[in-house]
Amino acid sequence: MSQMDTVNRILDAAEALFAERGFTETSLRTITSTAGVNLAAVNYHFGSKKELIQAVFERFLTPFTDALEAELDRRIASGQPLKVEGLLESLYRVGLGSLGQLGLDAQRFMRLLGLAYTQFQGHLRRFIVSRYGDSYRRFAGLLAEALPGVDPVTFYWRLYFMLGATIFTLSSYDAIEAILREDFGAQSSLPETLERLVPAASAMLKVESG
Amino acid sequence: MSQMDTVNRILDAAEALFAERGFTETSLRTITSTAGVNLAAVNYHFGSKKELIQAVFERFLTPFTDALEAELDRRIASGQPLKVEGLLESLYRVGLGSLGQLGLDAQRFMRLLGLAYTQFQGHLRRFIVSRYGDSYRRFAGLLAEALPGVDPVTFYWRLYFMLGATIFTLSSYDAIEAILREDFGAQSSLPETLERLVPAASAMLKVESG
DNA sequence: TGTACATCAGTGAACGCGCGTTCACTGATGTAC
DNA sequence: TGTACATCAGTGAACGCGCGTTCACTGATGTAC
Repeated sequence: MSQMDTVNRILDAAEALFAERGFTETSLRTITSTAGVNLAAVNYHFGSKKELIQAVFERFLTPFTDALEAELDRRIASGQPLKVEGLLESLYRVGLGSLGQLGLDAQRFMRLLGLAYTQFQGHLRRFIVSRYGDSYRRFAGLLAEALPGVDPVTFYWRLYFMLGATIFTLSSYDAIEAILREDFGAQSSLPETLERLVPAASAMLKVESG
Repeated sequence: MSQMDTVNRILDAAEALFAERGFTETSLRTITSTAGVNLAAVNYHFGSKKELIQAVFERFLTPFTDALEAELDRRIASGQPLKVEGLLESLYRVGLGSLGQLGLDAQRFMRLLGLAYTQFQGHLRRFIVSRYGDSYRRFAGLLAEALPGVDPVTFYWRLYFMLGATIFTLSSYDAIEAILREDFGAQSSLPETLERLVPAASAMLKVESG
């Protein structure tokens, strides 16, 4: 087993287990035994559990933000004015695309993203903001430009409403989908849910207040 | 110190600490030393840490759902047709009202509600669903009736979008409000934010799809 | 009114357990001369 | 080509620590007769 094998096996196991149970609730012993590697290997390769958590996010967020930046460059270069629906579609499509290319599970990642916000890992929030804050602000800026009628403070709150709707729904996707299937016999998929989110979130961002 | 004193001191300390750090990250030693009671008192009065967590939610959710049911009864008795905005306003107003009457912190409670969804406390989710599921379904049913043009599956997804926007925003309220104050010099309050949520969430629920 | 007993809130100390981390060590591979 | 040394991925066992829970006990209050 090469070094990359061990490192990736640890990352794969950690990603799945963190998404399933949370950070504090997942022990290094569970991760290493799931990955089939020695307990000490996490501290050897990553230094600490905190740094392992950050590495799990880095493995996805770096290709994702790179792809998002490239997509935004492409859209701006096309010269056409950016619309709210188009920007949200880009965001979701690039997210699904990056994950697909990496062979990662989209919904699992949304769970992790939700956890990053709601669990109490100050180091993780700091890590994400310092590493990916610029891309986030760029996207938010373009979205604001596409909503000239909405004053900045209102826009800011609605941006969080939208983030909340997205992260919360997608991180509970499995549970929601299961109830829906039981109650309505209706099946759905993650891309389909994102297609529902685009018009709903757009309407929320655009509505005249009052 | 009477028995009720001890029980309430434990609940107060647990509520504040859970909201601040999460359930797993808060030890019984921290709770009992904050409350100024003996370590063994939690197990004596509540049985276990799990039951303490449930008791924290029960203390708020029971008066809240009672008040919500009464408010819905009142609205129905008035004979006027229920509108989306009115229902959301009722929900938020009753929430703030119940908390105020109990002398509890609204935003702290939203954080706890967010945690109940995103942390991995299966027992807590089961407890909440079995105790308060009926009220939730009644409210959702009335909201669906106020949206005759929206098909059931679409409604169901949008209900979660709305829940996500509400819980996510309010549980991060402090952080969002701080950034807003820094960037725009704008102050805001929890009732004000809920007033922003009503039209935004209503627009999301009502929009024509496609 | 007095005595014996029961109840119950609260306590102090200890229990075993699982945790993240450390450390001395192994063995394979690469490098210098 | 051969030898000595360095590097580095990986390992097995142990470390100390904080955790939730338990248990024997105390002391105040209530109840029965």
